[in-house]
Amino acid sequence: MEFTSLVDTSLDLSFRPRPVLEKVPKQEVQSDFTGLSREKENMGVKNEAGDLLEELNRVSSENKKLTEMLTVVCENYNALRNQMMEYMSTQNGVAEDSSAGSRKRKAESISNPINNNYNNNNNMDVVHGRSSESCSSDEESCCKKLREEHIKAKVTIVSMKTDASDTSLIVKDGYQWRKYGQKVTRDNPCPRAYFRCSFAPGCPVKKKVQRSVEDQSIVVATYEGEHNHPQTSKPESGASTNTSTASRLNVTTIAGTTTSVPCSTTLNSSGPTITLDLTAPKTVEKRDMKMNHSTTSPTGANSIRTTTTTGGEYQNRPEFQQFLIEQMATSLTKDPSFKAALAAAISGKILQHNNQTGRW
DNA sequence: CGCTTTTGACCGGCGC
DNA sequence: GCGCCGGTCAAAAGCG
Repeated sequence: MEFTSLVDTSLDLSFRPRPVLEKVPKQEVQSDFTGLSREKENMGVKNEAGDLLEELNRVSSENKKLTEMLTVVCENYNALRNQMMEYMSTQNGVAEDSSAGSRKRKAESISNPINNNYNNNNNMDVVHGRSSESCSSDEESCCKKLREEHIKAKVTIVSMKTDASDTSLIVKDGYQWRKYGQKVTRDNPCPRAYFRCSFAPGCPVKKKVQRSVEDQSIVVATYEGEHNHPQTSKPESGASTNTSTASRLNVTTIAGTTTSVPCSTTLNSSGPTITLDLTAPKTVEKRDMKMNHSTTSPTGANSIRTTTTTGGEYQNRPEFQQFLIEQMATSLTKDPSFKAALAAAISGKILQHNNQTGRW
């Protein structure tokens, strides 16, 4: 979700009540309408309600406009991002191949057709896995740097709440993964599982899954890289049969009731981090996204399933952008400071309106 | 039989 | 240089 770095989610939106606010005594702003209502005791209740409604409508329409603007900004960013990715892939395609890991073993030269071709074409030393003649040390480090930056920019971290009793590290995200390792790390007694995308042979995406050290019912999955293939339509073993859309937010229904548990999706792109609070069920249930209300994970453990990738395809989907916008709106409206600012803005506008009309 | 998972060994990076 | 640690390999076992 790199585009969030370009989206200013601060409250300094185009709605600018500041000149008005400066005229408003501070205690009125902080009083959250109570002081305001006291001042208006002598006013007719109908006028007050009508004005408030009018103002509310105006703010709503403004909010709608801002939402549309945000959508446009997101779309523009995604278009630019895709262009940049295309450009980078054409520029670094050879470099990426030639800088494949230094620990290439027998299996990789067999299983990875890309590297295999490269080996054939360039007489690469299979034991060392590196074409020492084809790239000078400067170029090599440069290639490596570019590759690392490229990968680094596509790191996605997803955390989700699961049943604490569920010891598996299975994260259902619609892709096909092959586990290739498990390790107990120093800072976390829970083992970390390493997965590789097994849908396409050359897909470079890797996934690390580990339970949170603070709350072991939370599973943290770290995705690295970008899928070079569409999401697999093949259902995962025992999983739901319609798992194929990457942009889906799955809410698993267990025993006929939609469960909603605290769950945050933290998408990190080595820069700004946005945390999507998926706690509020209505923000999920009423969404016009492909959802799966009738499926239960094989273990029955994952009460909410969050699917995300760093692929441009996913980010480009309008439903995802709509989802993101709504999540932003939800997060904003949940924020007390945002509420205070909104209240101040509305009261300021009311004051301004009343000053202009001379009514109070 | 083929695919996936498990698991001990191995490798490279990094800090000291 | 050495040891620690995270990441990966690959043989063996498991599974459908």
